[in-house]
Amino acid sequence: MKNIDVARIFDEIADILELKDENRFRIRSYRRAARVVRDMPGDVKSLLEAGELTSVQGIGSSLAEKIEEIINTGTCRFCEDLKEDPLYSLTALLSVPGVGARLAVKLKKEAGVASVDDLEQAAREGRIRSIEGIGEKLEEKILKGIEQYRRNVGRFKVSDALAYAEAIVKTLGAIKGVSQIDIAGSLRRMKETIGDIDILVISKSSHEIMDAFTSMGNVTDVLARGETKSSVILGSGIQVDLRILPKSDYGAAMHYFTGSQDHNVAMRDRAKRMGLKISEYGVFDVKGDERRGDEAANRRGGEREEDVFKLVGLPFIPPELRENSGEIEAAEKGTLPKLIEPRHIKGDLHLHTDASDGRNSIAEMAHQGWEMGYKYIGITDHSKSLRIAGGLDEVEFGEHIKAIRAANRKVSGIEILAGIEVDILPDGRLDIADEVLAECDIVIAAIHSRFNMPRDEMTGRIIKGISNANVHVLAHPTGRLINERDPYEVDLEKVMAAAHEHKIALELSAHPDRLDLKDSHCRAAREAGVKVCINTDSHADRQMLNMRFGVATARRGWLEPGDVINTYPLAKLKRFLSRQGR
DNA sequence: CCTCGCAGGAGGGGGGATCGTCGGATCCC
Repeated sequence: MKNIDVARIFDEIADILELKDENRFRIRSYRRAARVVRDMPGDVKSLLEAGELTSVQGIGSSLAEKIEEIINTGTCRFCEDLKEDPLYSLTALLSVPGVGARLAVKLKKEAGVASVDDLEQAAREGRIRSIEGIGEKLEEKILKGIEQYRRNVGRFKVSDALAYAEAIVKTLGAIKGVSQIDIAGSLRRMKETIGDIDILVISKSSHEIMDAFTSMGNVTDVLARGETKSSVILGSGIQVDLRILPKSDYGAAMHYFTGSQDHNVAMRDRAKRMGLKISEYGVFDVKGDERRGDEAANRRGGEREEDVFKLVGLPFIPPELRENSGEIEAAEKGTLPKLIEPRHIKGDLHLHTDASDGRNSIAEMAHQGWEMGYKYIGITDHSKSLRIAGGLDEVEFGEHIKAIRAANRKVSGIEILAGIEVDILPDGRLDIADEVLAECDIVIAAIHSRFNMPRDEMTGRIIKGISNANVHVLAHPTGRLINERDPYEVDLEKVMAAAHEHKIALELSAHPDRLDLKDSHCRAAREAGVKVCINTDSHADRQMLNMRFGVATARRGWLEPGDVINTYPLAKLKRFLSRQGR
């Protein structure tokens, strides 16, 4: 039982309780616990074994007991009992946008609906329209909601969401009367997956903007169109919310709509203790017992986002840190990290060429690196056991390394390092001979086979692989593909300890399908004193632009430039890579 | 259900925007 399983059970409990119209705070407790467990960096199991569950915010004795039961038995009595309730079948309906608990219960009572399929059929046959309180429009909305539900399970990758959002910002930003337009929400925080896109605008010409927004070419549905808020669905299935705000409230709104929810709650808490109230409209004085905090006379600020922080005595907290995972405490103590930025990156050390499965030549990759302002790049093609990717053997690598050296002599302004992405075989050996590896400037070790090994074996395999004195970096350390493939089973803590011992850097693959290490792992690496190397693993020159997603993930993991080896100047990088330096 | 702060019990984040229908449900960070 893993964190995600515990979280799913808690969410399920919350759904059923909601259908039963239970106490809303009880429901919120389960939802909150689900989120906390889902997002926690370590294993909930080890927290349980350490007896520290109840020290987690939002987990008390009752939830801790249930977690223990779930870890030990795979389920919990309370949840199983709830599933006996006739309302249980309705939980699926809650995932249909526009259908909440009230409506779901009504649909069951009045039309015998017990599943999404039932609902669709009943709606098509016009049977729900006759129910009191439901009309033609709601019927249509429900059918649309079902369509959306079917099309769009799971979330969007940050790279996809960002592409849509930036196009919209460009389109709407060009309209006269738009004086400010920004991306907010989880996309601004650069989470690895995005539920929907939030965009905020300052403007006085509401109609024109809403017209432009709702009539964009890729809009397939307009869910809402108001004076200050509109929502649309794009052809890809992603929802975009647009809000128009007065200049005076913009900063407070940016803070509010950037989230995260947990961060906002903690900020409000803090404000409250200081006799203030933070809302999406600004920061207000709360005087005595009167709870009329919104009056203009009580307003303390909110035009700029910085105001919100300043008024509660804090420095600006970068959006990527706003997860209520210690950033407010760090801000208070003045110990916020000085986060890495794209401009700090001096090179990309994991690149493929047409020698194996890449599309471009060595020179073309170098040119792209030069265009991005890099001082160096590393060419690291696949090794022979990855046949499908045209992996090279020892002889071929001998030639390839010569070709890289030759290319390096021809370019100026950028150093091309010769390297290999070498496979770690199932038994932990590397599939290229040590003599060849020793000729390289950089060796990246990677797992590309036998993903289903038991945890202990996989951990041992990786540790043996990176114990080879020729290895500098461990590629995509958990092997996951976002929304596609779970990470393989591995004890990252042990891997980090080994990486620390052998002075190996762990890769943060910036490829938006991977983002591996992920944010919380980066933070753990930093705390373990393990260096990170942010690479794009590009198979074509343009993919090197994915570096931004790696940097964003590193920022979410609290990394500073000094934690990341490819921020080093070339000489320092070479010292890190040289065996003497290690 | 949890947390706080008191030792049993109170209070909990919360209000606005929108839609569709006629007082209310859903959604949002």
